[in-house]
Parts: sequence; structure tokens; C-alpha cells
Amino acid sequence: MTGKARTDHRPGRARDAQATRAALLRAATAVFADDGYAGARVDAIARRARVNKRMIYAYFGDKQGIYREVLAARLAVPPFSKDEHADPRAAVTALVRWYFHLLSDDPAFARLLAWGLLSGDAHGRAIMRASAAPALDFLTGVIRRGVASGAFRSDANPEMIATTLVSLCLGYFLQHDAMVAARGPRGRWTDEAFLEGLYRVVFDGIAGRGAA
Amino acid sequence: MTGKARTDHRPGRARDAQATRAALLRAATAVFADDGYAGARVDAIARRARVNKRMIYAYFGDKQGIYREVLAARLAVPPFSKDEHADPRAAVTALVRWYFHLLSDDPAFARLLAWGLLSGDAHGRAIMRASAAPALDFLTGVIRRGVASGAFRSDANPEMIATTLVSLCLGYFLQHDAMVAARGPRGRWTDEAFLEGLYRVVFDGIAGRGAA
DNA sequence: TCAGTAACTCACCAGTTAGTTACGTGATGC
DNA sequence: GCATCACGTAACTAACTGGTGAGTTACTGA
Repeated sequence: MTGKARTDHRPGRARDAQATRAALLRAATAVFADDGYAGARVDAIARRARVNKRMIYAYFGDKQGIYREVLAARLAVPPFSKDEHADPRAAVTALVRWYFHLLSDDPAFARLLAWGLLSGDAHGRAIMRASAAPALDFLTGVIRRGVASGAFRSDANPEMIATTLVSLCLGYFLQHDAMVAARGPRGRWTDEAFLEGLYRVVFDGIAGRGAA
Repeated sequence: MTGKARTDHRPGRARDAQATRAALLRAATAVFADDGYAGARVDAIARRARVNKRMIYAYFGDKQGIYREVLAARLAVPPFSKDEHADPRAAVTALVRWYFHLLSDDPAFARLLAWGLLSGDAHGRAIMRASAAPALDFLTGVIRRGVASGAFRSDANPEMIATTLVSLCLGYFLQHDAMVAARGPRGRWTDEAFLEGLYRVVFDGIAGRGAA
């Protein structure tokens, strides 16, 4: 019994680099989303992908490498063209809507984002900031125009709006998860109702009143 | 050179179990807040506390043990007595204010909370939920009374309000951190302004209007 | 048909990490 | 003085974890 390479080799799984890579990436996404970077185990990713661990190192170099790839894959979504949505109000609405669906379409993304936000890892943080930049630039431009046209109030603050948007969406999806895991259904809170409220809050920060 | 126990033994450090325990707890709080449970290293906690690692096991059993203690220490803050604040509006304001200062007074707490919220660890999650229960109960009662008296609208949802409150505060403090680390000052966003907005948002969810 | 190579597997290392053993030390009561 | 015991320490271990060296399998085209 030499234990030599009598490959088990399921006939179903072809030797397809592209597919293997994709499987690894998919598995890594799930594992990183579940456990965070520090909590994720390389072996767990490999096992989940039903791929030999060695392949991770072949394709992605190291654990950091596949983590970055996972992030990059999600974050490289281009938001909007600069000159779309001439109407600032419509543009903000579209941005909010886009961001909300970005998270709702991909539950793992919200968790990855949250882990990344917490983690002190400089590189991951940098990726995150860089990827957020286009959307933030777009928002900044829109708000500037809105202020100029008098649609928004003069002290509207893009970073404040962005923080609010991210916080509420992340909180919605994450606590949502926690509740789905804990209770039966999903609380009495529909996505539509949440989005309604989100619009209100965001516009309150842009065009809102003075005091409480 | 036997390497035997020629104890370095700084004469300054007394043998004071209470103090050692406290030092460990303080260090553990910082480390867990920085790196999360999975990322935290027991040795790092011991080193930071300038206490021998063995003491962690003597006082807290294991890593989980000291983690639980750290959580419990922060979360065992009793919120409000049931019958305070006869006026529902004032009660909600007080609750929001209390929660905000809970986090702002202790930056580590916000991070611990966020890590705990993300982590799949059943026990930590349970602790967190249990500790949130009193405040949530208080809020539920207040809202029920407010609805009965007509001060709040009938479909006001305590869990929705709570989620919103937590999301916004957590987001505020965490992204705040991220920004302080990245940029110079702290963005143009004062605690007062944030609180103002927070009141508005919360009351909007309780007594707000109909549509966007 | 067979050499070349991309895709893959196996078995293992070296460093780390949670947890333990065995011992030393100082304060306290008698 | 001395027995005793809580407090503290250094050195250790077993298991885990990221990472690698070296070989194997199957596809390709000439």
C-alpha cells in the first residue's frame, strides 16, 4: 500500500483551469463571508470547492491573494457614468437604489464589506476605499450640482450621506441575517418599506430641515 | 546556564490577583476589539497586559472564557427602569441618547459589538441578543404606550427602530474610526449634528409621514 | 505515437497557537 | 521560624495552519 497517486478522480470533474479557479473563488467568497479573513481556513476553502489546496497557491499565490481576488471581483462594479441623470434628485435616488441592490443581490457581499470595514488590514482597507471612490465621486459631483441648482441645501455633505447609506444598508442586511437565523420569517420589514425609508433619510440629509 | 527560573520579576508589579485579572480583561478588550475573536492571539493579550499567559487560563479557563467575560462586562449595563419617562417621546429620546453615549464613551465597545454581530459564534451571538433584550423590551413598551396614546403611528415597529439605531451608531463610529485612521481630522461631522439627525431618523420611523 | 505541458495530487514541513506542566516565591497564620 | 497556599513564571506540548517540493495524470499537436 504505497498510497501513491491512484487518483480518485471523479469522472464528472473535468480538468478545466477556468472552472477550478471559479470554484475556488466561489468557495472562498462563502468562507470569507462566513468567517472573515482571520477566521477563514485555506483548507476549508479547498474542501468546499472540492479542489486540492495546492491549487489555491497555484492560482492565487497565497491566502491574501485569493482574498484580494474575492474582494476585487465584487468591488469592480462600475457605478454610473458621470453625466447620466441630469436631475440631481433622480441621480441620488438611482445611486441609493443601485447600492441597495448591490447588497441585496449578493448577501455575501454585505458580510465581506463589513468584515473588511472592521479589519485593520491595510491592504484590504485600501482596496475597499479605492473601490468606493468612484461611487463617492459620483455622489460628490451630484451633490455639488444639486447645491448649485438650489435643489439641495448648501451644507449637504457627501461623506455623511455615504456613511448613512452604507450604515443603514449594511445594518439592514446583517441584522436581517442574524434574525433569519434566529427567528422564523424575516421580521415585519419588507425591502420596499426599507428602501422607502432609506430614500427619506438620505434626502433628509441633503434637503432636510434645520433642527429636531 | 540552566535557564532555570531566575525570575526577572519586576519588583514594581505586586502579586494582586484582582489587579492582574483587571489588567488581563483590559488588554483582552483592546485586542478583541482590534482583531476580532479569530484574529486575537492569547499571547498578544498576555503580552499587552504584561502578565503571564498562564494567568488567562487560571482566571478565565480558555480563550472563549475571557472573550465572554469581556462581552459580559460591557453588556451588563442596565438601561432604564420600566416606568421612567412617562412621555413616550422623551423616553425614546433618552434611549437614543443613552445608546449613543454607550458607544461614544467606549470606542472598543462599538467594534466588539460589530465583530460579535458578524461572527457566527452561537454563544457570543446569544450573549449579545440576551443583553440587547432589556433595551429592546423597554423600547417595545414605550412604543406600545406611544401608539396607544396616539403619539406614535400605529405601525411603528420596535425592531425596525432598534435596527436603525444600531446601524447608524455603529456605522458612525466605525467609519469614523476608518476615516480618522485615513485622513487627518475627523471629517466635517460633529457628534451633536449626528445625534440631531439620529433623533430625526428615529422619530421619522415612529411618527413619520407616509411616502417618499 | 509520443514528447511537451497544463492541470492536478500527495505528502510533508516549519512556524504558530491554544493550552499545560512543573516549578519558584512571597505573604500569612501559627 | 516555618508550614502553607495563592500568585506567578518559564518551558514545554500537541494540534493546527499556511505554504511547498516533487511527482502524476491527461490533454495537445506535430
